[in-house]
Amino acid sequence: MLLSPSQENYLKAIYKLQEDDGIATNQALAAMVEATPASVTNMLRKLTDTGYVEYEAYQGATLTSAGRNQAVALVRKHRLWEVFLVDKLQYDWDAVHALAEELEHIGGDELINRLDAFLGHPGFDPHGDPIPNAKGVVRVRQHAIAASEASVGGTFVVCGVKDSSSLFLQHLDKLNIALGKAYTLKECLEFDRSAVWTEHGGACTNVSNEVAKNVLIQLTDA
Amino acid sequence: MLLSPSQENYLKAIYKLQEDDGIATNQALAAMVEATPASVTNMLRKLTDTGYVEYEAYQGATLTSAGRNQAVALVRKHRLWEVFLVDKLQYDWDAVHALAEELEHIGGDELINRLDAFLGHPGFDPHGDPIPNAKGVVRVRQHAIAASEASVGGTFVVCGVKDSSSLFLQHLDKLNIALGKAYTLKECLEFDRSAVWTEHGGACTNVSNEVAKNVLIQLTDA
DNA sequence: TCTTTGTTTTAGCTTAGGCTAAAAAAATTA
DNA sequence: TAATTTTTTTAGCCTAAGCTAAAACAAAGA
Repeated sequence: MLLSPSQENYLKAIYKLQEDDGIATNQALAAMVEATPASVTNMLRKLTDTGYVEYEAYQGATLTSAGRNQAVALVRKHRLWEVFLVDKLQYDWDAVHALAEELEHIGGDELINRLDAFLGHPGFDPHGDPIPNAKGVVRVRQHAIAASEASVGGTFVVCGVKDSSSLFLQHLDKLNIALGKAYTLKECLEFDRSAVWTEHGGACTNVSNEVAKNVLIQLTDA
Repeated sequence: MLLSPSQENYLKAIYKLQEDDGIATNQALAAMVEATPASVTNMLRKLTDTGYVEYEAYQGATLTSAGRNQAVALVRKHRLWEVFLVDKLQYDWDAVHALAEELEHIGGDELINRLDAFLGHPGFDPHGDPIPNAKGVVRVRQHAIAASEASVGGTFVVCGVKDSSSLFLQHLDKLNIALGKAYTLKECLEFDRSAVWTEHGGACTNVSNEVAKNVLIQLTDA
């Protein structure tokens, strides 16, 4: 069964909501695909008929295994195109989401597998999110925690973000925080829970709790 | 004014028909966009309202200068993506048209100019067709004639094709004819007007008139 | 000039994917 | 438990882009 771009977006949205919240409610879906709840009900019926979604009125939607496969394939396409845009076309990491959102609906497996090979089979996208392989296997990011969970004196490497909105990413740019950089958590200020990070071999940065909560890190021993 | 993929396809079709035949009739357009003449009439009205097309009932369609700009931009996008697919993703030249047809509707000038730079500002696509530059200027292919026009004893380089259907391109592959190769026209056989080409430093190939008419060449002096 | 043929347009219908407003169901609070 | 609020569904409508069949127009031949 061939899916329209719109249908693909619904599958992706259900997939994300299932991963994050366990359940995909009508309302959350509506927000995610930017449509009204009424339109969502409509589309869920269609996707149920085509066998990608299981859905009972008022009970929320679940992906079938076929639906999940489609969704993972879309995530793979999205993230590979993001790598292409950043690595090859030199886009900034905060400017690629919308374009990847368009590109992910193009072509089939052949195209995306060739792109994957061309990019050297990258494991992560520019925001640190893992790229599912051709078989749909998603590696789980090992030992990643929010930077707000680190303890004073600890050292870590930034490996991802929870919020990949343009606004947040540009803010990280201003703070000079980027994926792969190593820091020591110097101190944590009682008053507003903001923290002071020292970049190894570099300067200090003041990081608000709001920011730290949205930065993913891996603790290191040195 | 933002155009839908469908509208863009109409503009491209009108552009091609104007270039080739001087006039874009309803019927020819219908064949090119794979729709009925009735649907074409419909769409031409809309494109007239948006200012990209000039159209009077029964008189055929013409692009306005805005329409021509759009069409040339689309040709540029299409051909650059073809270069990407062949040069970077190693697709065969007969397999890229359909994908480029999808990719050409993605993104805007920013994306395509970055792609252009990444590819090293190529002048021609994998079929030898010239790529319009960012300002919409299309270089005309210099001194290109159909191979069927060459005279016995003459030498030439293959620089393009008139027919870029998969069928024809695969046939050229079988004959081992490719862009950039140099030949001498050894003889022309009276009976069926087929020709014998000798590749410089290579083998002889028998080329039917039908093929020769669809291969573009540049005459050389050596 | 009249008639025939072919092309283009009109009229009315279809499907996908939206929308709003009202009704129905579920969840929450008193 | 009853009442209220929130969420979901139903019903009916809209737009883009297509379609068919019939009517109108243009071109060509007798």
